[in-house]
Amino acid sequence: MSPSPEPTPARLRAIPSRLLAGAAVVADRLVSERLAAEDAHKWHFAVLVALAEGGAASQAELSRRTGIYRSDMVAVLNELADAEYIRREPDPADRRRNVITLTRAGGRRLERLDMLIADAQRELLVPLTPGQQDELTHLLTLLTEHHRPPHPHPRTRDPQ
Amino acid sequence: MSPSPEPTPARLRAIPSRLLAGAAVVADRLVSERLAAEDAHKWHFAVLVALAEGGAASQAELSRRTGIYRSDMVAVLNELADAEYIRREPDPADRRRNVITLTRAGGRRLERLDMLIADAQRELLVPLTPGQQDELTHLLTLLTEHHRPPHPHPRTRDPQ
DNA sequence: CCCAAACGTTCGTGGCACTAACGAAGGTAG
DNA sequence: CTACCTTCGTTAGTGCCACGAACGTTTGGG
Repeated sequence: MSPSPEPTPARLRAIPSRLLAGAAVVADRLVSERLAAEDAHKWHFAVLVALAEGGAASQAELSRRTGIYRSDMVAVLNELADAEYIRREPDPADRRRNVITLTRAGGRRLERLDMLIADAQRELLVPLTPGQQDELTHLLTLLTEHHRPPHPHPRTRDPQ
Repeated sequence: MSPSPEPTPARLRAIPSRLLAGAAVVADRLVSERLAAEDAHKWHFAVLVALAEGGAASQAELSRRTGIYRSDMVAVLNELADAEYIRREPDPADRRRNVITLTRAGGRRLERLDMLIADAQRELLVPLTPGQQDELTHLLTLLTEHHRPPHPHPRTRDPQ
């Protein structure tokens, strides 16, 4: 006999960092599942958006825009280039760099992935009212903006 | 001159799943840093809470309460037992199981870790007003509760 | 008595954030 | 021009973590 299944203690459930971790896992799974169905990964989407939004750029630039490490960026761009969603050409103005350009096919790919992502967000947020959804993104934005920089110290602290 | 540093595109920043992932990383780092200073990990805390809240239990029970896989639970309990924060004894009533009991030292350890965790939550939530903090945990709870089980066979018994 | 399930345990895998190091190229100061 | 420091793309490797496979032991039900 189970005397009482006694699921997760309330005290654990109430901890924000644990809630965030749990929600992040759920969200990531929803997104990844959908993208996997089209043989895509979230990094691909991030790079395509960064290109569409900010225009052609070097790999290091894209790394900064997306938060993807430049070591990992290589593989992502390889895959995107293999599918011809981007072009990767040496920069004539600075031969250390590659210029990454979004192709027309890449633009269409982005549209498609965008729909999948949006769909995943919708399913993720389904238990919330539209107002709550906005509130959540607002609060999360406040959080992440505040705790931004691993290294580049913001001006929040004056040096005595 | 930098033509325009052009940081993360607004379109990426606005995606809830990305916000959640980012916030979760920040939160996890805040917690882990503090616990590492006392040679602890978040799992240790989770197990200690589960014991304090739900009483002595088998390893599988603890696994369910905390969400830690039972394969990983072994190592966690080894460490907790080595430090004598718990006792691990065979269950005379069911010799497949171990009974895990919180020791007095374990209770004190929990108190200590609890303060560290609470401190981390405070720092995490510092950009939010108390009202916003409650709202955030509320919204996150709604989210995780709704998407709760990968599928831990609830008693919605399926036919065949 | 048999069989299926639960338990504790060991080992292994895949994904992901992150670091280290290196050759090539550019910027700059003397 | 030379010397030095930095940036860039790239390869390889590390450490952590969620998760699965398999096994021997034990239990309970038909």
